[in-house]
Amino acid sequence: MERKEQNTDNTVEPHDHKDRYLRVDAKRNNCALLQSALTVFTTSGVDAPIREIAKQAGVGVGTVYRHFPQRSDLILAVIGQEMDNCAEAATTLTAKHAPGEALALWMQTYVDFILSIPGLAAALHSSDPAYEALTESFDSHFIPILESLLHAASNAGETCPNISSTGLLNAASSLCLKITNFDPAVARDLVSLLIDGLRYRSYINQQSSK
Amino acid sequence: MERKEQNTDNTVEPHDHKDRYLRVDAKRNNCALLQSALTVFTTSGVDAPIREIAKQAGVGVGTVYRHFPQRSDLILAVIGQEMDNCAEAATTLTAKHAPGEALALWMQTYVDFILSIPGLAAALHSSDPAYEALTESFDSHFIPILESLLHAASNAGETCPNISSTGLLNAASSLCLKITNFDPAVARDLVSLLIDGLRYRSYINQQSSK
Amino acid sequence: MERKEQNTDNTVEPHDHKDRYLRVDAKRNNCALLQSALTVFTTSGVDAPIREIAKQAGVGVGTVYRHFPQRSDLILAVIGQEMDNCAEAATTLTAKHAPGEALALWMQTYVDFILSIPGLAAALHSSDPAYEALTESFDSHFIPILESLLHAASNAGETCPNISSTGLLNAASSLCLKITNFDPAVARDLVSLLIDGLRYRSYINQQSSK
Amino acid sequence: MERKEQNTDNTVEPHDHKDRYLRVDAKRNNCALLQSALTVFTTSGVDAPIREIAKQAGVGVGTVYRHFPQRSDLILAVIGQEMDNCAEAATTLTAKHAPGEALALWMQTYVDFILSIPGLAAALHSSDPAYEALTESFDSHFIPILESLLHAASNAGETCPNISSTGLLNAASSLCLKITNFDPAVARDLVSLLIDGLRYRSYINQQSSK
DNA sequence: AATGAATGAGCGTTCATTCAT
DNA sequence: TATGAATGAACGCTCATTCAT
Repeated sequence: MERKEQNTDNTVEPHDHKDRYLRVDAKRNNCALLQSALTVFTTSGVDAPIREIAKQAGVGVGTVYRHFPQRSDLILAVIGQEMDNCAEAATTLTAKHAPGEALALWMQTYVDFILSIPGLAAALHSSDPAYEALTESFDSHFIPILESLLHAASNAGETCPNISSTGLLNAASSLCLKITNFDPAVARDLVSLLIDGLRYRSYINQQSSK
Repeated sequence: MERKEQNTDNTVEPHDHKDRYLRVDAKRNNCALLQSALTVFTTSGVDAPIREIAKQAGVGVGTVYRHFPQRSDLILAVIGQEMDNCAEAATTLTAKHAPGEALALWMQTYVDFILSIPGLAAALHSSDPAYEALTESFDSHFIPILESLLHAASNAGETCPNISSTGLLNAASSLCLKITNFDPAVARDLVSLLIDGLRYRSYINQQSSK
Repeated sequence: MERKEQNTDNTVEPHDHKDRYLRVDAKRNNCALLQSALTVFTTSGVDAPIREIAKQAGVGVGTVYRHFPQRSDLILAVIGQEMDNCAEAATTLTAKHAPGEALALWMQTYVDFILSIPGLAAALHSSDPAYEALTESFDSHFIPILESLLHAASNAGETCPNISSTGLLNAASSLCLKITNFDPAVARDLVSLLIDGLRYRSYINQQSSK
Repeated sequence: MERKEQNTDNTVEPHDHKDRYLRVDAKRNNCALLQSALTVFTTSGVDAPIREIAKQAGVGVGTVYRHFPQRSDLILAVIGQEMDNCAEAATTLTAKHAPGEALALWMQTYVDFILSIPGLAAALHSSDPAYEALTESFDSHFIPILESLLHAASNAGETCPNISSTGLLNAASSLCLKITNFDPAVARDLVSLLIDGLRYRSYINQQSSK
């Protein structure tokens, strides 16, 4: 109603009144939302009420739903870049290391990624349908990658062949679940232990087939 | 509601009867409650509404709360026997098998136990305070046992020594968490893979120390 | 907490403190709920928020849901007696009047019943699934009755035979829908007009078959 | 968004072009809006979310509100032509048929019109203020017409005189309300039954006045 | 003039927990 | 001691409406 001022005096900050609207571009708001979501996920878990995320971001719940109709959408938006980085790491590691080592290192990369987002592991193991898309996205992204790494290591005789890549991927995130006295180092070690198990089985198979 | 007193012993004063009767009633309630809780836990998981358990048992919710103020109390009461069985299995297995094999077999026993109660794995990894006592009870029961099995296997040179028993125990239950396309056989295999990892490390250590 | 008074002075009202609890029997509460529901239905329509009904009754929403899981249940409870009265009227009217007249009079009875509960007509024509049970209950109660009345009148040659009893019943409640400047007398007259239409068709049929 | 100006007449000053262009744009928007609204009304009923209509038309919700501040305005704009057609039908029918028949046929025309727009009948009987203007418009359009038809038929002795034209008009739309197992044919028949009722009353009156 | 992002009140519903009886 | 009625906070979600751009 009262917005005709057309302030020509540029020394006064123009974003004085209703500063929420002066920088209303969705992108900025979107960023704030992602920041807030990360904060809230960290604080209250990925199953935090949408209201809490909205409040933290200083927006209405409708805004959150507008940008991210499903909870999974919000999570995926928060971690999208990290997912890509993690996926690309497989290529790099394969190029630089022996197949078994590449496999082991990528699993550590994956674990570090999961651990870097508090509550992500829990979301991946939730039975809530709201997380279905998240799980599916993870599966479609990472299972082929792990499958490929497993084949390479197996073909090189460094690990045993008969292992479910789906199972192994889920195992890795399972081991990242926060519990009392949770220690990330232990989670990492347990994942490497799984790979060592594959190596052991390969060794045993070779022994017995002699 | 209107239960006839099948009293054949008329010599005892009636007040006593009532007392005894009430005690029997309470006991029966308690038993029915545990039975019902097991049924409901099996059907709907350990996070089923208290009301559902009370209804199944034919008692009021207040009765459930009276006997088991915390959900953990109820769960522990229901699975107490199985916990004991699982704990005792360690002794039996140790007596019958080589230390490494005993360790591996007990881990499978533990996994089977966890898997037999839907939602138990999730409860053990829940951050809900209602499950705190449950987690603590599991830790105090099973960590010493696993510690002992690990030491024995390690001393026998069958597995490597440096492993967190707490971490390994949690790993086992983590791998039992239900996910899409969950397959108990895969869970069991992954747990055995962890033990194989310990064997591999022991083998590697022996090789390098030669 | 503070409830030991055990007032022996009966001149003072004993339901002083926490009077909600002193007469906590479900029946009474149930009555209050039904009263409140009727009031709210009258004020805000049968599609009023459950919260509003609960507030009017001075109870929590959970209490409403406990007694009446579906909105239809609440409505049916409010009008149950009137439904029965209306159904029984058919018998009385049939005994005292000629078939055509009985039909006409019962339709008026039905209309008066619908009109006596503000918003009821709207509920019967809502597409909201919450009202499905209500509609079904009405159909199963009244369609057989109307069918019977129609047959009798038709057999007596007072009305024409080919008419949908379902359609006619719905027509009666449709005509009771509140609109601007709604006049109950007009609603009643229109329903009687429908019956007169049946009479006209019967007359025409008789003429043409001569 | 970036539309090329197909300007072949370069003699006219460009500013004018822009003006004209904008007007054309606005007009097209308006037309698209009405088309889309009709589509959405037909698909989802006249109570469809404004957003759905805007989306279908490819415009923002603000544009819809600008052109049609009230939902009634939009509905009336969409069905304006049909309303006129329906009104004009009265003239045609009156010219071609006997008064009673013209009345009956126009009622059928009116019913067909109402039935052609899903949800229209419900809107006409809604207590939502958003539909108030719609109801008023219907009343001011059609009541005089029906009044006239009724008078003519009544004067010709084909129907009885004492009937509320407002009531009868509302009755017709009431009978078009969708219900479970709704059958348009039944709705039409019931409306014709009302007219037959008027005929019956006229006949009875004539008999008794002899 | 057109846009559509933002708002936030409001709804139905669940369920852990309390406490008068 | 047992009961279960009552509570009410909390959640996911929708959508009419506003208004800065």
